[in-house]
Amino acid sequence: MTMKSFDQRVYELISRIPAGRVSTYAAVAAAIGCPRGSRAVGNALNRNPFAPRVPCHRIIRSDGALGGFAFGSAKKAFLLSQEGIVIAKGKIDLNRYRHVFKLKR
DNA sequence: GTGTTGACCACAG
DNA sequence: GCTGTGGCCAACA
Repeated sequence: MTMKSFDQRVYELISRIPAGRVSTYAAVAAAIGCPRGSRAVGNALNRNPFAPRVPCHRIIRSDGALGGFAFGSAKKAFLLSQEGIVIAKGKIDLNRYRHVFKLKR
């Protein structure tokens, strides 16, 4: 049986996020089965062994804030703006750019 | 096996 | 509205 590690699922799930769309750490954690593992998700992305193959810059905080980025928060905002996402006061409208996993809106 | 760390989240003041 | 504290989870030393 192939039991993928927690971080492994995070990378796979995030890699499914299309451009111009974002998700939150809590959403990813919940999608993999750990609604309280939002910290573990951020931890997995922090190491980001699959960067830039994984669009980790599309993961933001539940507040809409960018959170952090291994390459620099400024780089994260720059990449997101290239995807067509508008950042207002350093925050993103989750109601507009939130991506739902395994479900089409 | 234990202790520390961390790109978080929610609640209280 | 912002700041501070507690709690949860997984990986690393």
